[in-house]
Amino acid sequence: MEHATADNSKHRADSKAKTTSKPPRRRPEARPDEILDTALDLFLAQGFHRTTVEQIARGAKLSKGAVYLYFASKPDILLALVRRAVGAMAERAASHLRQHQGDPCLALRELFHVLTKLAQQDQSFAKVPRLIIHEAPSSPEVAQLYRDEVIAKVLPALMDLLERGMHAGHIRRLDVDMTARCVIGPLMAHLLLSEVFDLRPQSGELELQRLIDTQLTILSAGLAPRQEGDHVSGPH
Amino acid sequence: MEHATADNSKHRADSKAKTTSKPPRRRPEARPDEILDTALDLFLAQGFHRTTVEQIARGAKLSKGAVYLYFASKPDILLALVRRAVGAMAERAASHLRQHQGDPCLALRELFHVLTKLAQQDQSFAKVPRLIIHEAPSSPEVAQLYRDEVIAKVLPALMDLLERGMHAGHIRRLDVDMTARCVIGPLMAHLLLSEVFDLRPQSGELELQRLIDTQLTILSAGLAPRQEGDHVSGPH
Amino acid sequence: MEHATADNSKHRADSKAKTTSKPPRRRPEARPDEILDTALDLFLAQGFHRTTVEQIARGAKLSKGAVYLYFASKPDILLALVRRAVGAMAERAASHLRQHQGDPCLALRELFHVLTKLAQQDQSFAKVPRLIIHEAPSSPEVAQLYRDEVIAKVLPALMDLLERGMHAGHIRRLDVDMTARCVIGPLMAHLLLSEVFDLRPQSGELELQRLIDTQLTILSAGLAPRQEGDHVSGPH
Amino acid sequence: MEHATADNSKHRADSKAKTTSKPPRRRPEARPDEILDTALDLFLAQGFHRTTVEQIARGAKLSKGAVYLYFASKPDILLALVRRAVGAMAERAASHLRQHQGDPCLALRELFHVLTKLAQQDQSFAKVPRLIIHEAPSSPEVAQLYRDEVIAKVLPALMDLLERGMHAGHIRRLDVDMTARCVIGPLMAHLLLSEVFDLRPQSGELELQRLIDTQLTILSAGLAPRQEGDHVSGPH
DNA sequence: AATGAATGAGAGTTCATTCAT
DNA sequence: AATGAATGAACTCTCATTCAT
Repeated sequence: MEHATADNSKHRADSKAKTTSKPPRRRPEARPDEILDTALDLFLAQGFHRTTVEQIARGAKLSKGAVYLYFASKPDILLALVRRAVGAMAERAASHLRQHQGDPCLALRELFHVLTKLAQQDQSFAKVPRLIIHEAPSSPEVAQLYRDEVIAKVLPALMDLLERGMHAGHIRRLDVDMTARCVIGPLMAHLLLSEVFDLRPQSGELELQRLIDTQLTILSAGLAPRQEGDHVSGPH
Repeated sequence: MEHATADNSKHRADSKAKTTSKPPRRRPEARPDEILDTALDLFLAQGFHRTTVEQIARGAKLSKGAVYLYFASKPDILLALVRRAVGAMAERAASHLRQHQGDPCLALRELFHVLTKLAQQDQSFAKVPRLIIHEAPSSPEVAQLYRDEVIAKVLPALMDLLERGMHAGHIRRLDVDMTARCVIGPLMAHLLLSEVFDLRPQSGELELQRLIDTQLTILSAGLAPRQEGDHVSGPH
Repeated sequence: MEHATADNSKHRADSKAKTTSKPPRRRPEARPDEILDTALDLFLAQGFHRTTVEQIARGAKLSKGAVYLYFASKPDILLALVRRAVGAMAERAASHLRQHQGDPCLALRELFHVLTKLAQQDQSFAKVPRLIIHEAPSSPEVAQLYRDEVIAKVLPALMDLLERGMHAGHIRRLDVDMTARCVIGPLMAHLLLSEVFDLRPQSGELELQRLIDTQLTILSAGLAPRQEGDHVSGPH
Repeated sequence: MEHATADNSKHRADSKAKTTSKPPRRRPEARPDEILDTALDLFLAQGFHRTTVEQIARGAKLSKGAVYLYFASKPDILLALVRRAVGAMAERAASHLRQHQGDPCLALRELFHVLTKLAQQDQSFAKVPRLIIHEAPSSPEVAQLYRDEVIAKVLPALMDLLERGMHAGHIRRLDVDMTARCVIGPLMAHLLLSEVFDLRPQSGELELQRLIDTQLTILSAGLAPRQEGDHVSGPH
């Protein structure tokens, strides 16, 4: 069955000009990325365990064995995937947060804006975190990698931003750690849940923007320094 | 039941199709619950795919074959598990939200309080949602079930609460849908992420309480009706 | 081997009466031995590495998966094979040597006689040692097993016999350890080499007898206490 | 293209058949020997099947593909190895035996002495036979080669030596064939078994010498012409 | 002469599921 | 109601071999 298909694929040079006998030899340097791209899509669509190396190979137009020329094992592909997607992005977000001066809410607004843009440009931007949360429970290495590359970089940067904001009086003094989680929590939840549970597909791309706007509105008021009119109780 | 059958009949073969045509095999008695208890523990500890039917049978002190007397397939066990764990809880939360009169923030405070209590009593309370989020991508049935049993019940109730709060002037008027997500987002994110990524284990049980307190504080101010001093821009 | 043959002679369905709908359900207790018998033949014919589990399963009239109900891995089959064949035999040989009184050459004659008889009765008697020597170099566990079960039992018993013979003046005093090896060396070499290298197949069964006779003749004189006429030099 | 396909369909049985019909590929020069040296080391250390062509190529500082410029297949390498190692040695031993005049025991002493020297000089001297005995069962070609190159040369020479010794009255008349095996059996057994089963590693290099001395002592007396005092029975 | 990317045919092993008892 | 022997279809991974360059 398979090699019958393979046989047919021999003739796929038909539309190609016969001037050169070369079948379209793709550059081998591109191979790892092609494998990773395919794997990402498959992992997201079916989950890591349900995806076979054979499928990945087919998607990357390679033989099963060839995949193992580039990655030592199937888990290794997952790891490489996370590593590729996560590092630069976390670095960028963290440095953005660190460099900001002034009201943290403005920094957050800008950050969310940038992230939205990136998400529209690069499909995998939104995919990889979802993959991570799905697979991390059964793959300690993925969890560790994400911990080291993202959480350890972004969370402290965000907490530092908030701390500076509190110190300068831009926002009210609260538990910094927990505040950080309240700030990004809705976005994380949206990222992780919206597609899996198919939450309100009708609004499409706009949805993320609306969520960000609402969250920023709440935060602006919610984090603003107490005013004399406030009579809302804190934790009792 | 009917739509469950419809769902299952999709699943990869017809493992479920028989269930209805099966002779009355004493489905739901003491034995099934023992199987589900064992399965829950194993799924949580190792994930669905890494858990074998053999292990479940051993844990329930049954033979492998006997498990198939009570459940048509392995995915079916997962489904029953989710169904059992999720329904009552969602129902309770939704009715709590619906019955509340007055400031929604107080309702949320009470709801969060109740949930925290439950989480302390029942370990699996916090774990089942994580199991769901982990398995949903590879199991449309689980996603559907969660959608039907939880999201379809709790989210509208929460939105209704907020809508009533806005109408009564307790909270400011915002996009109701997105506000609901901002309200529960941090809790969802915490639930899903904290254990997997081992976020700050040092603070232990208190952590959840601190998160809730911080979130409520932010929401109280963030959702409060605009006062004359406010000059923070909404979405531009 | 023998009872395997008996099993195989079971007319699978052909001559069986159709009176019972039961296919001939073989007793599962016999399964491990059937697998081992088949594996022994295959390992000897093709070597351990060239033999597939599939082949073993086919030979034992089982599915590939069923083999793993009885043995944890392919190497485990090899090990069980050696274990099954080797223990009792070594015990018997050793106790025979230990119980003997008087001239060691007579004990050897009897031992060789018994071994020859056994070899004629049980085909696998001669096969297993060959399997061991073939596979031990790539399987430390097999080597270890053989060391523990055979060498550690038989060699000391043989050395003890010789030592007693020297002490009583039946045989001349020589390096006991090396003498033991000279005594059994030709037999070992024959066992290991004759079939592989197809040495003189024409003489068949008689060959082993002739070798034993010649070796005993040489040993009788070679080990006899020095006589006055001897002028042969020892090691210089 | 066509004949490649044809080749593959056969494989496993005719890898050798091609070797002779191949275009003159510059078989035996410097490179082949480097490959064989590396292969020998690896085969001895890991066995034939556990050694990959990749490893051989790396060891010979060549690409995997280049190995196939010099050898038609992996089994072909083993064959060439045996051929190279075995021929000259057997020739030397045989001619030594043939040229000897007088008491065969003296010839054997000298032969054993020479072999011991060689074994000390060249580590692989003792190892190649072990490789052969290990691989011969799964490789008829290796067995055949060893039969042709060693057994067919050395055994007749040894038998001839013994025959001449019997004729001249130096040793007693016995079954020549079996006597030859009794003479070299202990040495063969030692060669094949001692390292695999790790027999008495404490005595180290001396061990071989002690075995030879003991064996020669036994043979000198055991093969000596009958004296009047002898009353030991031959085969009954 | 030499490379190394690529192949493809299995290998051992696992496991959900079935079925005679 | 319950068993457990048996199956068979996958799965991951390996490696001898080929071929365009």
